[in-house]
Amino acid sequence: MAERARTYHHGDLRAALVEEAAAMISEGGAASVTMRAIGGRLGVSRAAPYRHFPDKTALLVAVAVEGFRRLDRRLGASDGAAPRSNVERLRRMGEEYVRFALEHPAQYRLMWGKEAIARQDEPELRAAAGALLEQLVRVIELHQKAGEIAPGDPRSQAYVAWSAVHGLASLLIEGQIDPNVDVEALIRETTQTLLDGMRARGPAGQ
Amino acid sequence: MAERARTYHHGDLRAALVEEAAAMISEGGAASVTMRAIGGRLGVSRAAPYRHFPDKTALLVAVAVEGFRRLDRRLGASDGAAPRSNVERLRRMGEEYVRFALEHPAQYRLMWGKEAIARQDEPELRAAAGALLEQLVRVIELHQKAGEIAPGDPRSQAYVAWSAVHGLASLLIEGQIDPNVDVEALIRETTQTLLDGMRARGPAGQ
DNA sequence: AGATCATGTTGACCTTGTCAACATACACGC
DNA sequence: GCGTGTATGTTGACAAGGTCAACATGATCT
Repeated sequence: MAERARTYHHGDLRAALVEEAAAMISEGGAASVTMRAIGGRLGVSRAAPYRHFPDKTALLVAVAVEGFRRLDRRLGASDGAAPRSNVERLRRMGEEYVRFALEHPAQYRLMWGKEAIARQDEPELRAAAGALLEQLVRVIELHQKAGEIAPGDPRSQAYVAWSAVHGLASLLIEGQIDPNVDVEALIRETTQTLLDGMRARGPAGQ
Repeated sequence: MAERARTYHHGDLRAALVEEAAAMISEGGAASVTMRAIGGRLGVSRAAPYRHFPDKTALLVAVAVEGFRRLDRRLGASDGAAPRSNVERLRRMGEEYVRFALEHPAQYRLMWGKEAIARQDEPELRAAAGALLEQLVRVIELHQKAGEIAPGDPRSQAYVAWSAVHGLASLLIEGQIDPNVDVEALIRETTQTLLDGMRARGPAGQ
């Protein structure tokens, strides 16, 4: 009440829109975000958002970008919290990644769905995802130096690792996994298998 | 011309709808499928599909189910074509899985997107995906018996494997991977890492 | 104070999913 | 062969939603 509606021009509608859209996505999925509904919740008209975003897609992209940034920060924090020079950094990152997706399923889905976001290439979105990848590459390089995973192009290894965790997150979010399965155990098994595989040096072993 | 529009009642609109919807999805994504457009392409009215599907979502679900079945058959075929009792069955399945996704990106996306399909649980969809999982479980059991991968619950191992290939397919389809990367090499690296990891027995190695 | 720009609002239009009322062809018993 | 019912299609209408144009208003700067 102190924050918003102070100035008649709402102060910072753009930020409020992104925040509110994210909340609505969490509550009712991306489909529940309509210009009229979000306007109503923020006390503005249906067309007001068009002063800040060229169209609805752009607003959703902004939410997705925000999601990537949050995830990026979270992984960075989890890495910082890890015991120094611990071999477990990659494992922690992977586990945190999946947990983030489970905690924010609708937003995570939005971050990926070309369906909801369509359109060519949103450069901002690409960049936000790229930052995530860079962080992963850096951690992999650290592990390589420590001899904990096999040498090789860290970027393609990063893609492999990303595939594993994104795939698991996706399966979980989309309800493709038997509800009786112990999710935490599955997360651990996945990261463990991944790390074992990355440690190995081809079919002959290290 | 001989097939359709023979009987005035179109003969088999339902099948034609699924087929045409799949084609439209391939061409322009799921968003390009509108009742009016698909009706137009099939020479029927916009409301005709409602005699065969309760709503648009149901039609899309049918397309997704068809996609799962095609993928299922394809993996089965690739497995049958593999040299008997070859250790490479799982690898082949994984590679074929990703290739399928790359060949039919829009349909593969539809098979997963809760976004486009929303709704609770489409049992048919669940079943089709379940069949895929079963096939994977069976192959994993074979490998276990051959001692090529570590013992353990084959189902959770199947989830791990599925995560890896689905994740890679997803990254590729959504354009998240640098276009300069050699895709085939990345596919091989992913399956290789996965197999190495599944062969290993925990951090201590086999 | 007055001009100007940014930000909102309202009215209107178009697309799209969907339903209800109506139409028609095919099947089946006589 | 011929009515009758059911399955299948068609048309008209409506509501929801994205978006634009015209208009309104508050902020900003001189």
